Amino acid sequence: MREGPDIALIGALIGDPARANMLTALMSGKALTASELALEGGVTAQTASSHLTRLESAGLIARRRQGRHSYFTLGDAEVGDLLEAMMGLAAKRGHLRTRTGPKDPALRKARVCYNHLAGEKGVRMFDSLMAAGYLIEREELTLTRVGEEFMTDLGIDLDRLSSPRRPLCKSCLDWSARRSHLAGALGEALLDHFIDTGWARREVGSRIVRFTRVGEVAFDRLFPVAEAA
Amino acid sequence: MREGPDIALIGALIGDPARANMLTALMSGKALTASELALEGGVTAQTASSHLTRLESAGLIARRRQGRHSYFTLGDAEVGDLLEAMMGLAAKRGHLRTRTGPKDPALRKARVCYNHLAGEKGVRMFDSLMAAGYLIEREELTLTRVGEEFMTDLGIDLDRLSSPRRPLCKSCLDWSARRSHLAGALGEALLDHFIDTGWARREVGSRIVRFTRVGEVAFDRLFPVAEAA
DNA sequence: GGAATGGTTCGATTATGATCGAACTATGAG
DNA sequence: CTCATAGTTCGATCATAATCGAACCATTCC
Repeated sequence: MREGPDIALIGALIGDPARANMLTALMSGKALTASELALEGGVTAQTASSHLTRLESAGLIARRRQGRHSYFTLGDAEVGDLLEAMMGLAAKRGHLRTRTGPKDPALRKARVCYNHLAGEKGVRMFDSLMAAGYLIEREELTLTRVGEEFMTDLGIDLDRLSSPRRPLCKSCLDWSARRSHLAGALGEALLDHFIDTGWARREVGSRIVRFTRVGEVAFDRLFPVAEAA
Repeated sequence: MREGPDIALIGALIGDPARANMLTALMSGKALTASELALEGGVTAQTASSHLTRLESAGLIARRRQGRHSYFTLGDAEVGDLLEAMMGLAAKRGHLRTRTGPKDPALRKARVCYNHLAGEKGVRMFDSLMAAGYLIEREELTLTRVGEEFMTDLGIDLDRLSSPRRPLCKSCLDWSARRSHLAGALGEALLDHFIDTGWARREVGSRIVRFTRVGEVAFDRLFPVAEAA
């Protein structure tokens, strides 16, 4: 093993795509479980476990065991600041887009994040719900009265979703768009809804969500987005 | 090849020991040649060349060809700030490497961070400027009216420093003290001023800034710090 | 008490990329 | 022109560490 300054250790930790995705997911500030992070990182649970152990022992993340779950958060605010700074640099020099495989555009457009919709479509839905006043962000993300009506009209049974353990609404940071999208029981129910109605279907063996022609039109009409005035 | 967010690219670049050593060497602010950097990185010229090309194309360093030499510097001040922040994190969780050589106390006391003053002296100056009301932190760090007077009295030409692209004042996190110090055009000008007036000089081949006896006294008088009441 | 689920450990495989030798280009010196 | 030095390119080698299958622990549910 060669000698290197400490920044190499940190850099190498952040430098692995799986770990970088996990860390990015944690930038939302919410605690995530090991399996959620495995999905975010695009790796299996075993692999994720080893990554998480390494990140923890370097202090980049913190682990809190609760029952049979392990919840992870960023180590402290300074870690978040560092990641933010790196994103800033990366964005500035954004001309190095290599390896844009054919899968990429589809993944960026719509994909599954754990069990809910992520990607451009997910962000669009979130923005639209916020703009319409259906969702508001207080301490937690909550569905307003009119929002409840909207969901019920869609055919979503909110009563069945409510659970003392699992939050109805959660925001989740989108790594490709770096914007929030909707997670939680409602986020899951909505994605299921889109699948059930045939607006979209999941591509087997990948995280891609493919919208049908009519599905996309209906989706975009249902979740309008304010154009520049 | 797997998909990863942009921060993974930057992380991976910094994550290699040879490259990390090169970048650390460049933190002195001096331009170094390819072979000097090869030595700093502990690799042969061929290997260094490939590293340098990659760092350049990511914008982390800049290359200036001159005769048969290639001179390299950090891409810009923001890169220096990022490295500084990573060193801070690394130092905090520094269970692996102390190597507190004889150089360390001097480095901790005063050193160059890209182009401005860091270390205890840098932090002291920053605190003093804040306490005196010369600097205030609003959205951005800004120099107040009285602060402008103070700088002008010191002999610093603020007009010459103002630029639409580069912020006059920026705070930069100090890794040894874990406190902010002053970066930006003004930070650079102040360090230059201390060198010009003979209060301090830079040690060759390192980041250490050494204050002369009289320089230190003058500096401490110019930037008083509130003792505990 | 199972059974199911979330998480971790172990071992073997594999892919990435760091590395250097050797050959090549370009600038400068005598 | 010849030689020396600085830097880069190419190709082959090799080490690191990311990955997953499988087995194993721990907690909760029934």
